[in-house]
Amino acid sequence: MAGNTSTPGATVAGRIMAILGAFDDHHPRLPLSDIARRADLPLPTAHRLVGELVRHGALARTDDDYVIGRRLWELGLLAPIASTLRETAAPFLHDIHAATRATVHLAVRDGHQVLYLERMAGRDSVPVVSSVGSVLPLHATGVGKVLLAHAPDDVRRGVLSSLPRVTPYTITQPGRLNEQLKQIRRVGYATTVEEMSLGACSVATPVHRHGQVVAAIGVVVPTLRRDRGGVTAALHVAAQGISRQLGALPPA
Amino acid sequence: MAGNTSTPGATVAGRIMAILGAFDDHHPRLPLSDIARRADLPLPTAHRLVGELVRHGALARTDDDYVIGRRLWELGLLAPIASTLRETAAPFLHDIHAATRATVHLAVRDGHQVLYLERMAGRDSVPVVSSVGSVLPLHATGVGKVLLAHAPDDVRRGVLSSLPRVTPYTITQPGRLNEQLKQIRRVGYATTVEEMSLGACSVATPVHRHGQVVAAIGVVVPTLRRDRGGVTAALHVAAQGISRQLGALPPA
DNA sequence: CGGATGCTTCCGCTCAGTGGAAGAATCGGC
DNA sequence: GCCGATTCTTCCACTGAGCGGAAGCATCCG
Repeated sequence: MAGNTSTPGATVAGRIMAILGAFDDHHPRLPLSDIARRADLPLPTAHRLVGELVRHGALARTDDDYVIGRRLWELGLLAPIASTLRETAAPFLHDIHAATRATVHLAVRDGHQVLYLERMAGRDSVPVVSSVGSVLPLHATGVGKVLLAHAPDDVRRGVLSSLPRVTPYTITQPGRLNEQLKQIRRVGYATTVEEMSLGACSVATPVHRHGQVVAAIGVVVPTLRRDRGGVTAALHVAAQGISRQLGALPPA
Repeated sequence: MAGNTSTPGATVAGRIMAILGAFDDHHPRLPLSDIARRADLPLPTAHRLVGELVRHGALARTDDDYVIGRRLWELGLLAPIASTLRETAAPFLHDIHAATRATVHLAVRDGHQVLYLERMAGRDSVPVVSSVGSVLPLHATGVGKVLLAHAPDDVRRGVLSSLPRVTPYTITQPGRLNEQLKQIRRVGYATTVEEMSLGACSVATPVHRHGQVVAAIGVVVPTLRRDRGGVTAALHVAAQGISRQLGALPPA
């Protein structure tokens, strides 16, 4: 930046990212004044930078508002967090979905939370709260428990020190969850029973790469009382297939 | 930008977008010197801006290279080009894929080309050249023909004035293709027979929103000689479902 | 029509940004 | 291990891109 600023030290890059950061799930479309307010920038500054971002395709103009532009979508597709795992896993996930008609997830651990990389659902699948790019608690989701079971000790300790209740069935006692995590490591899969969302149960298994658990895949079903073995087997087969292909890729 | 520049008039925003533009499908990971070269920036400038982009999560550092960061992936998910159509269509597309096991596409017209918004393939689906975010010729793909059939006259004229051959079966005569487009508008679906890719045929139908064709969905199959009616019916049902839900959304 | 709201433009000022040069770090061949 | 090549990191005098309050314009709505 150059002179006459109200925020000395702020950079253009920082301002640009603040403008882009004004957009989120709840605010996918924004008028200029809202962008300026949410990015904490004076209106003419926001106006100038937004105009430039539009010219570069990073933002787009609609009738009344601004939205994230196609260029960012294209660039985002290149992010390894999205591309490698998702591309490798997608065909397997599609197969699981085709076989079970259930919602299928691919997720990674993001600090103390689950980050969903992919989600596939048909119209008759159980409604779930996850969406691609969203995060949920590790301890209350199937994929989250898998990732927690295989997380470093300090991460596990941090998560176990605070287990917020989501539904009346959410596990909030550290000892009880820790026993489950041991079981998960032993039997190779995790389950939840309405711990994240009423009416939704899940089964999940780990995905390995070069001997490390790098992701988890899971399905959401209305109940675990039927066909649990079939779902679990399908997940294992898919996880093994994904793991095999990931292992064949050069180290990251 | 400020003094001492080798490119007077260049802005920081433009340089940032040039840096991000250094990445593409063929170069998803790049060392600093390659980024600088591809973005046409001096090394120290690139180094400084890349460092800042990494701090903001727009780029990420791997062992040896830089990659697009998670923040851009998250932002890209918010782009309407990706979110509204894809989210509405995804469950229907999953259903088609589950029923047919074929590769399923969602695409829009992008000027004189097809832009693929979504693609679902199982491991036993016919190999296709498309990928999410990629563009292909309108005249040689099923979804492309649908979009071309419903495109404005000037667009159609522009496309028909140059029909590059992709395979020996690609239609390169404007008159012949135009007859097909009329047929497509009449019967409500399009087909291709190895016009884009040998061994791959496709069926596609339009998706409407508020009376306008805004997208196309299609499947890729090894041959049209079997079950063409079943695939076409499934596509129509899905397209109607998607169109109905799109029509229920507020005007964009 | 008039007030409220949202936006667009202006331009003197200035500090964030610049990049050649130098130095450091890493790599690979011998 | 040495040395040359390659890649990267740092420095800082210089300067022009960026700034934003104020003014003006556009639109909306009662």
